[in-house]
Amino acid sequence: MRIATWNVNSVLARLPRLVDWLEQTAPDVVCLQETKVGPGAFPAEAVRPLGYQVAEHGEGRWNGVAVLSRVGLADVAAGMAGAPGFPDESTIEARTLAATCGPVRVRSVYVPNGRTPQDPHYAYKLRWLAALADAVAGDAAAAVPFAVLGDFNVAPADDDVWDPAVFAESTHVTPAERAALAGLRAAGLTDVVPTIAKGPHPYTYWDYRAGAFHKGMGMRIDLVYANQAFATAVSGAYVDREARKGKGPSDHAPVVVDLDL
DNA sequence: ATGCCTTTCCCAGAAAGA
Repeated sequence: MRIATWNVNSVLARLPRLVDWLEQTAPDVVCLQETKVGPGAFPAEAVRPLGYQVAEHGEGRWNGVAVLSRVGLADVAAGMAGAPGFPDESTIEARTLAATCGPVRVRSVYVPNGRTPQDPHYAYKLRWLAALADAVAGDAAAAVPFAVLGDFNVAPADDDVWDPAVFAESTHVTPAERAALAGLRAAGLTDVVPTIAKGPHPYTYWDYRAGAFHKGMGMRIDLVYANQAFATAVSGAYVDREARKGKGPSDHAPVVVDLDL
């Protein structure tokens, strides 16, 4: 069984590339982030001929997550219990969606960026991650293979950014953000670290600007956090950096995980 | 070479991304 996660930075802008990638990679389940389409606007008809059912949770201009599955789609839950709002508690963004796909349960997440450590958005990010740890505790401890996959907007260690000094005053590397990831691990989840075809670090994101991809200026922020049943079934995991090349890519590359269940 | 930012709102430029 093949499961992937990909921040596509607009599913409409990426649709031709997404369809090509699905045909070539043939994942059974795909968690998408930053779909940037409103409720009902996901182009499900474009992936249906490939055998995929779609569960979507979108809001329009920003955010948006989805799960594609060709092995069944059940128990879909948009959002999560205890999710904080931004900028106020009445505004809940479309950042997570869970679904059961055949033998596995997955949760697609698009964690808030945080902007800067001084910004209210950073406090929101930490509250969102704390709510995530609570929301996944049951699935993390369950016997059913389960993983949280997506854009966590946190680099777990200094090796996961191309130059730690550049990020010294930035989000994505602060002790509080990394402690939030430790909270997820404490709930029973394991970081499934992928391999990559080029370079020593399995980065998953490269800024569009300044030729970052070509200079190796990347970050590993798209993560797969798996419970014991999922983690022990992993037979391989890789970053598909080919998907970051060429004309009109997302700024994120997919992470692909193979399971032997 | 893999190549120097992109997407959305909507028609201009701001906001957001990380």
